[in-house]
Amino acid sequence: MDKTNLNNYFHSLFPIETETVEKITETFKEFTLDKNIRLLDKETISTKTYFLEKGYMRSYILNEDGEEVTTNIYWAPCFVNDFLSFFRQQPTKEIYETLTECSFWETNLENVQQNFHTIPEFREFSRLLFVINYYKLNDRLIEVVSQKAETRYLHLLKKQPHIFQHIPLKIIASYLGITDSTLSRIRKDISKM
Amino acid sequence: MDKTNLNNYFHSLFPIETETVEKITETFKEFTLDKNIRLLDKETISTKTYFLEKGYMRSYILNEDGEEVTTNIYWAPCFVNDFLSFFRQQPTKEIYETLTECSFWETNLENVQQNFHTIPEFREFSRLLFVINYYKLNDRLIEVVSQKAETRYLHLLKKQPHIFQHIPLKIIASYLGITDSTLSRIRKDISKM
DNA sequence: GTAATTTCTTGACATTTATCAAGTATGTTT
DNA sequence: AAACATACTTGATAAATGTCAAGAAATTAC
Repeated sequence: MDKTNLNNYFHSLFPIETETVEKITETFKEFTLDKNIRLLDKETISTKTYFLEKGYMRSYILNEDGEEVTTNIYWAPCFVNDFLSFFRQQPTKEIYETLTECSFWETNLENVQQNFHTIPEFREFSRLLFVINYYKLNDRLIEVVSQKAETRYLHLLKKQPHIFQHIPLKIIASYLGITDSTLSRIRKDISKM
Repeated sequence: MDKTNLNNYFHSLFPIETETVEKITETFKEFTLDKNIRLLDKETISTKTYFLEKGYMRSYILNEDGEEVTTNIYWAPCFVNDFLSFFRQQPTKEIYETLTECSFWETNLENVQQNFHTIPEFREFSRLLFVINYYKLNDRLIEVVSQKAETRYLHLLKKQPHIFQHIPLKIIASYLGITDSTLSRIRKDISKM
């Protein structure tokens, strides 16, 4: 029950008292999942919020042809949430699955609400998480509509090289919005230069 | 100084007392902008949050070639915010510009913070706005990486036909992540069927 | 109302990316 | 170690989308 990593995540984002963090994380419980296990299935309602302490995971949808399209990749340390499902109690569209062995801390909506309305620092933290996640998405969208696949690949390789050590290329390809064949060719072309 | 539309927007999103809404919107001031006027320039820090009461606007970036890439389209009634700039006081990457004559209500960060920490319903509202905006972005990203341009065009035409009456096709094309030539051909192909 | 500007369309052609199928490499299970 | 499954690469070809340039249509400015 060592909450060091969980608590440090709060400290890393903005200035906050140790006692306040400990109060926020009081109700969090730890658990682990093996590789390729679903944290959250589609068409279900998310009842928990998750802090990913260790490992890699992704969210994905199944398109009309039944193919998996990776919508997001998560690596520790970070919070993993289906915001719409958790906060609005609506069914998820996406599937959340581990890509490696993962360890998590979780708490439920009731505790989040309690903290949100009683701990001003937690409100600020919550809003900060939203802002950060919103802008990650925004930046990805801008890249997808304005840059070609090779540029997007090179940018991801430069910014997050570690994911190439832990995640199959076909999943990274789908995250980049291209097929695995195309990614393979891009990598070949680049290696020639 | 008729705040009916502004106040009604709160009521439309979730159950909330009239007095609470009036307290929230107490500090909002009205203003209008002509067509093609910047609400927020790039590389500036947003000091206000805006409610768009009437009209259409967009945000866009300039890519490496100096071409405008429309990142978002807004239509009344809605809140328009550069979240990162407003809440984190960072320079904007995007330009926010009216596409038609627009009327707005604005208030500053100090008032938002005051409301956020003293009015529980406003906190809930703020989080709801984030969730809604996050999922609009998420859905767009999924469309862009998993559907071809024609499908995306048809979907937009079906869901938001009104924007085609108010916004030039070249801007809609850029919002869809394609060139205006391609959009023109897509429209021709569809009209043949 | 005419000129000027902007938007939209279209043709010819180039580039990017996808599809399908086969083969190779790698990893996992027993 | 063999058998199996999964991941990755590659070739041939097709489909989607972009580029550039020109002209038509619509809108705005004077």
